[in-house]
Amino acid sequence: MKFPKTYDPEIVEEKWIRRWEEKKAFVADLMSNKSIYVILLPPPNVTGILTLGHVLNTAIQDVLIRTHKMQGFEVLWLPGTDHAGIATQNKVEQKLATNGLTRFDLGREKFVQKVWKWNDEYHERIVYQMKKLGLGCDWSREKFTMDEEFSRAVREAFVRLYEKGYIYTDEYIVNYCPRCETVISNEEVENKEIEGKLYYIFYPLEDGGKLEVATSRPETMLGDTALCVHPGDKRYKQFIGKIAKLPLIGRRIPVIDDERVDPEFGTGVVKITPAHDPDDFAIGRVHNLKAIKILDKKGNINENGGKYAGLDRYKAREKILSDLKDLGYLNRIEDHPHSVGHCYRCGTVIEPYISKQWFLRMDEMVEKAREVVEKGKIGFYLPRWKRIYFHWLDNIRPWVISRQLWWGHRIPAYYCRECGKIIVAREFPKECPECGSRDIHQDEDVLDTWFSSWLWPFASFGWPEETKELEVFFPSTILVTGWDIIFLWVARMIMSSLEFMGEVPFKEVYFHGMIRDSRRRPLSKSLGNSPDPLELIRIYGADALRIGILRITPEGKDVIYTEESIKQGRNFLNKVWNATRFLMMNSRDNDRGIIEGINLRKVDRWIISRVMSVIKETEDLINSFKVNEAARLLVSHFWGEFCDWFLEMVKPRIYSENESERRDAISVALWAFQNYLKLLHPFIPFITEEINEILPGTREEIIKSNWPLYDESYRERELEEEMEILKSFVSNIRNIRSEFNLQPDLNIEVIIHGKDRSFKLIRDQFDWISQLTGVKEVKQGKMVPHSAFFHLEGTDVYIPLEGIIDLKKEKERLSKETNELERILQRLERQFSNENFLKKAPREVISQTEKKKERIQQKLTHLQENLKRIS
RNA sequence: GGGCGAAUAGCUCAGUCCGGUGAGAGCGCCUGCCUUACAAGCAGGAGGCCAGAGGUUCAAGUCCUCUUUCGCCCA
Repeated sequence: MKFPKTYDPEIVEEKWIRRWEEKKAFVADLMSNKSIYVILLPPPNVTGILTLGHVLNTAIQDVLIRTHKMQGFEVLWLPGTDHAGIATQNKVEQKLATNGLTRFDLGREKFVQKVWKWNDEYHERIVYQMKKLGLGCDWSREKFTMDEEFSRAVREAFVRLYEKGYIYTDEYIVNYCPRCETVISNEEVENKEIEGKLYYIFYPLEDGGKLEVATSRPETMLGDTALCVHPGDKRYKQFIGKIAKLPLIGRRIPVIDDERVDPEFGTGVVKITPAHDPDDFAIGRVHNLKAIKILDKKGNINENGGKYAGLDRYKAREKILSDLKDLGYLNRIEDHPHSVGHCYRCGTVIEPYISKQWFLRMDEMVEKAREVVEKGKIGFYLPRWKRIYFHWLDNIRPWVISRQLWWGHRIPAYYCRECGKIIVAREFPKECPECGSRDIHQDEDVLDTWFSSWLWPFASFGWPEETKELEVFFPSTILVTGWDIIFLWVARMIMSSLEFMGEVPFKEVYFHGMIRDSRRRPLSKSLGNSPDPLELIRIYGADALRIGILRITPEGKDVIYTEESIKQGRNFLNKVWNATRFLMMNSRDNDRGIIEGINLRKVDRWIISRVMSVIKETEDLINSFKVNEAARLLVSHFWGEFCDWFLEMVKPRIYSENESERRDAISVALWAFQNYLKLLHPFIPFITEEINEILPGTREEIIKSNWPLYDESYRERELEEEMEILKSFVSNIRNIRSEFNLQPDLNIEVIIHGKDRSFKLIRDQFDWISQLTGVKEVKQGKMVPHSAFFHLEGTDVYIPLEGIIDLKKEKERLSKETNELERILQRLERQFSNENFLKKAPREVISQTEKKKERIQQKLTHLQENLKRIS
């Protein structure tokens, strides 16, 4: 068999993607009597591409899925994609635009057909990308938010909520994206601080005089229908009730008063544009002001804008300002940084806009959604997300659910052309129930994409049908997602599940952080700082990408990404690969990783005890969602203990002529290694499967095997401590070798003065100690002149180096340590001179501290004696 | 304006929930090694008044208060 020095993931990954699929490794059994563990994949945008954010999100879920599968659960990880109304429609429109076409040139039906085609193509691509990551999804159950059964669920939900009176139409100020040409919900608006200006404009009064108004959006003055001051503002009291003349337009508008005006802002006089500002809208309603719309669908000034009609909103602003200036209305301009809403899909500045839309009132749903989290029926991890969730619920406003798009679930509202009756129904009505007319047409708008995504937890299992899937797999066990969609998606799923299923959608939500670049900017295509995961997979392998990302992911906090992390992941894989090479080169076909019936040596018992400890710790960490720590723990144990120490310790035995010695050593090594493979498998599934197959002894795929069994009886804590001392002994000698530049092949001897026990211990383990230190002999004896020295747990150790050792250097080396020890000792003495410490501290702490003091004192004394010897 | 979070080695972060270990890791840096698993590696080393001030406590990187700086969410 070919065994290259570096691991090459490409062929291996292809092979295992196929194998898992052939073996139906992740197809959930509806009839299973095992405990159920279900995760619903947050469905990515069907025409999107996989981002590093998806890698993080799915890698975490895959760890949970694979771990639980190995631990004996019947797992289901349900994958799917989201039709992403605006984003998808935008893409297809962009494509049309390259041929100079718009969707209106094609018409609704043809356009939607085109989107479906586009959709199929990109669906394949995103699924391919997910498969490349090695995700253990049940692809046989894959769902799409535009599937026919989903569509039925959406209509069902809409009708039920309408009948309950939750859904209604209203004319209201909404957030309008002039580029996407649709309204969007509050949650889809991103507020960004911008360097704006505040323009001070004079509004002349009809009977002489003028008022100065401050505004950040002067173009909206075209739609002004009043000026407004605070009723308590003495400066302006006399103007209330007067009529002002709108500059440029000449419209007569009243000066009114309202408590909502902030007298501190600008001049204390504000202009009221009810059609284009939410606050003005509210004031306008109370004072019966006319709302004059001045923008068209594309964000250009409309016919109400007089000579400015047809201008884009920013051009209009410029023109209006220059006209105001020319006519002497513009007094001054101030810098005015303020926050402005942007469309989360395209980044365009949002226009507050009065229009008639479908809304969903959520007040009643909020109460229940709050309660289940308060009572812990749904756990949030980290818990601090609860407060953010509650805060949103407390300030919730009706949800605008209609969208002026063609791609999406069309609103199941129908209008009778005869009598104007509105019919909300599950299916297209044959005739008007009011007048019997057949001249009926459906509402042109579609529903917000999130109005289908929020049904994901149960619509995916066939709701409103009462399916077996629903019975078995709902509610799911845990939801893993980024905190950016806590309102858009998580909160709404909770509401919908409580509303339609009467139950929570999942028992736990794990919020992970967002990935950012080294300058803390979010990864985005427009910044060009978003690496392509497929490219990273090609260079480093999927396993490297996964563990690289997982290892740097703190729980719930943002992740700083650099390619270095992936490189480190790759390096780790290479380490695993080379450990395999080593074991393969030194094992025979009939060697097995079995430790029963073997004459276990101390180092064997040590690694077995350590592996047990790692099993336990890994389980605990994964169960508490500390997937990142679990990854770090496994890497550091595998590399730092198994490879760096254990394999080095057993090399003398593995190379031994004595067959039983060799076989015992390799058996323990194989046993430990196989356990590490299983523990690592959820993090790096491909390489672990491949190695598992290569190792001697055929066995089933790791994913079908059982999770390592923690056995407390193998834990030997005292022995672990003893081994730490021996490791420290080795390190001390290596340090001296390095400090005095001893040639690697220079054999040395050590003289030990101290407890018999230490001497015996070292003698007993001398085969590997000698191998690791180059010490050829260890003797008991007294102080030796011209030697390097160290002190370890009550034992003096001398390394005679006459003619080699530089005494000055040795003095420095020892002084450095004595200084450090003196510092610690001083601190301890201070502690003991405080009588309250002895009085109040727990006995355990006191005795521990006493022991520590003795230990340090003893070591210091011995070091000082040796310093004297040199001087 | 309301809220959330962060500040520890040159960089990225653990450790803080639940106070008591001689403050850790990776990268970077320095030294020595192509030692027959691995230079994507091995061995050794340097580097930190734990943001500042006050408080609680026998004891504070860890708990409390304030300040400063930075990041984010909501209005």
